Parts: sequence; C-alpha cells; structure tokens
Amino acid sequence: MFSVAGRMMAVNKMGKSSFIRYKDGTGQIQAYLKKDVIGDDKYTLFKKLDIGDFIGIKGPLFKTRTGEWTIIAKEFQLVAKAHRPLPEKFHGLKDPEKRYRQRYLDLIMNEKTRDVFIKRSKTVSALRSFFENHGFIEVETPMMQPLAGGAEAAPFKTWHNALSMELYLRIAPELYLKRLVVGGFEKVFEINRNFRNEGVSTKHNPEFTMVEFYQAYADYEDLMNFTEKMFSFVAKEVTGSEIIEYQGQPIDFSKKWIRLSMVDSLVEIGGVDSKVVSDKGLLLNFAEEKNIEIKKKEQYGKVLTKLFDILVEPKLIQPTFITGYPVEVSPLSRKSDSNPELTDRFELFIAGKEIANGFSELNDPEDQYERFLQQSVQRDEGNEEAHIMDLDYIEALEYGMPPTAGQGIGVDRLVMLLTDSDSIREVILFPHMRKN
RNA sequence: GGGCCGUUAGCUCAACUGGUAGAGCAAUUGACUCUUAAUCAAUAGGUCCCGGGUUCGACUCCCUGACGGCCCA
Repeated sequence: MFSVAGRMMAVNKMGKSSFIRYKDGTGQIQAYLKKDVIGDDKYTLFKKLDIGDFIGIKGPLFKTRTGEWTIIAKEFQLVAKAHRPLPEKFHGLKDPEKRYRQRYLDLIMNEKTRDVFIKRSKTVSALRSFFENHGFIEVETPMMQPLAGGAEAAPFKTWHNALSMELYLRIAPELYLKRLVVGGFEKVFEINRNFRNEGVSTKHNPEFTMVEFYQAYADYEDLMNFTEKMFSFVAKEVTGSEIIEYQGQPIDFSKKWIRLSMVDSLVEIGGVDSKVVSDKGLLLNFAEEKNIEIKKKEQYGKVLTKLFDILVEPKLIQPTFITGYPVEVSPLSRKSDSNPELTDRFELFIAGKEIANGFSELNDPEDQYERFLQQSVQRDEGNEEAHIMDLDYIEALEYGMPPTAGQGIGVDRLVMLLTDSDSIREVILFPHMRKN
C-alpha cells in the first residue's frame, strides 16, 4: 500500500473509471480510480473535482499496459481545493510578465523554472560549504547603514523613526567586513543582498545577491587562484561538470584561466594601438573615431575603463581575470608596488559579463583618507556614485588591518551561467516590476 | 532615457486591403472500467490593455497613456 498526496495536473475521465496524473514536490505519479473500488459517493465527488485540486490517495501499485507504474486507489479524498483554473497543460505558462508576477504559477507549470531555483539553492549551498571547508566563518553585517559605502552606486534611502535618522540600504557589505578583519576575524564571508538604486535590465535587479569574502595575509593573486578552484567546485556540485554550456557556447572552468592587464586587453582584444593606449589625448581621439562618447575632462583611468567596457568586456567569453585597474576607479584597493597609478585588483569576466571583483585591500588609513577626498571631489562635480567619505571606517583602519585580500561575486550572475539563463529575472524568484 | 516589438476567452494563439471576434486546451452537460496532449457529442465563455480621434462602420488606421519583452545609452 502506498499513500500519496499531491496536486492534480491531468485527468482522463471515463465513465466508471479514471486516470489522474498528480504531483508533489518530489515528482509525479499516475493513479487509477475505479468506481467499484472507491464506491459511488467517492467517485461522484471525484468527478466534480478540477485540475489543480490537492488529493490524497491510498492503494497498491500496478503496471499499466504501457508499463507505467500507477497507484490503484483504494481510498480517495480531497485535501485542498483550487478555486482558480491552472494554465493550460500542454503549452503551459509562457507570458514572461505573468511568470514573474505570479511565480507560483510558473513553478507549478514549468519544470525548467523549478530546476533553475533548485540549482540556485545548490549554488549557494556549494559556495557556503566551499568557504567553510577553507576555514572561513559566515557573518551578517548591517543591511541598513548610516553611510552607504563599499561600492560606487546610488543607494535607497529610508528613515528610522525611533533614532530619528536617515539610513541607507547597503550597496555593499565591504567596509563592515573589513572592520571584522581589523577585529581579528581573518577569514570571513557573507552571502546576502545588496541594494542599488539603478535601472533594471537583463543583468541588473535593484536587489541582488553577493557573496563577499576577506582573507588576511592573502593578496589578489591568491584570490584568483582561490576563485578558479571555487568555480570548478561549484560548477561540479551544481551541474555535475566543470565545463558548462551557456547560450550555446561551452565555458570551461577546469583550465587555468586567462589573466590579462586592462591595458593589454585593450591592445590585444579591443584593437587599440599600443602607442595610443598609454596616452589620454590619443585615446580620446580614438574614442571619437569609434563614436564612443567620453567627456574630455575625465581622468586617464576613467577613459581606459570606459573603453574597456565597450571594446573588451563583451568579448571575454571564457573565464578571464582583468588586472591592472587604474587607481582612480579603485578607491578601496591597494596601489601596486610597481606602478602607483595602478592597483592590485582584478575583475572576473565570463560570457561577456562582470562576475566578480577582487583586490588586495588598501589598509593604509592615510592613503584611504586621500582616496575618499578624491572621491568627494568627483561627488562635488556631480558624480552621485562616487564613494562617500567614511571617517568611522578610517578610524578602524587606524587601529591596524593586516594585509588582506577581498572579493565579491555576483551570485545571481553565477546562477545565470550555471542554469544557462539569459536574464537575471530568470534566476530571481520575484524580480522587481512596475506596479500594475 | 531612446529605438523596435507585443498586450484578443482561464492558458496558448488566430482574425487578409477597416465590414457583427475564432480555434485548441481548460470549464459545463452527456457517453465510455488500461488512459498517455484519451476519445466522441453538445453547451457556455470577450472592457479585443485604458482613454481619445478618423470613419457610415475600428481588434484592424492615427494620437496619448499603462504594463511587458528585446536592443541601445
């Protein structure tokens, strides 16, 4: 005897006997109801039920003529009623707007959607165990912050009644996690939401999930090695393979990943002449020829990164670390010993998308103060995304932070890769939409 | 923010150059005790996204708006 409850998904009614297909969270099964077995009253009740209703059935298994295991119902009951009809069984639910707004229907009707979110859960779980296996502890830092720091982005603002103060939803946990490194937690990670007050697109949702982690006595090269291992592990845990397919192209996590400086990538991939790439004026001319709009007053580093975003980023399909980020666009990163114009920082690109950002941390409070001052100048010039001055954080650095490397990885984008999803909305259960 | 596309029955989609809005599935009624997108017969189901305009007449043409999708910034 088996006892299985679930939601009716399809019914074949035939006079005095019927087949029904119903499912629960673990799968689907067929049941066979015979009037002379369950009785007239129960069979009459059954005939009134609709697809979508939850039922409970008890009975032994048998095999149908086509060999399908089927429960033959000895007992039958209605356990919960559906008051609205489900979408059509064959075509399912396709309308993306309805799929996002009523995700529960999407999950009922589309096995693919279920699978994406199961893989998302596995991704987070694999990340967590990877960090734990490498001696990291998981922490939770404020989601509501008096200053929104740790990234260059516009924050959401809110108000605390009892404290009579403005708070910002965090744009990054970075500055709090580094305070913990100052406090002696030498390996920390946090998997949680960040909030950025910007537009929505196939790559952006106003709230998105990041895993951010910091390791004392490590540098950005250690992080790159660590990331290669991490992605191989996670891909294998989630998909069973270190080679995945994304939008028709294979992506291989198992090999040694490409490492290239931003300047070299502009020459080798972006098609910029090696004489042009080191001169701001020549770069601006080059940009103008290519119809790329860049303000003349922008600093050299900004011009470089802007050209990189347009000319190189979309072409980085296999996992690629880009290094040598200009100091102007990296206010929290340690300057390179070999070239103080550059920082010991990388970004990771896969399938033309920015997936991670990591660097050796700037732990010199005086340098950090100067960097914040420079950001303030940009802010005064109208760049609302420039980093805010955070004296409380400077004070923490003044107590001494060991040499540390830290990194953030966009979990949604990683899940997109592992589930072959073309839009971030496909990997977020309830993506933000305009009210309707 | 800009460009292109879309919005018709619960769901998936039709409706030609402007002439009373249709199918499949779902629903309802009936037949049928091994069906597999069950089958057969019948019935019912519409703010054609909202609002305006042109026209004798608008799902269709024009304008404004809402929501969504894709691309660009």
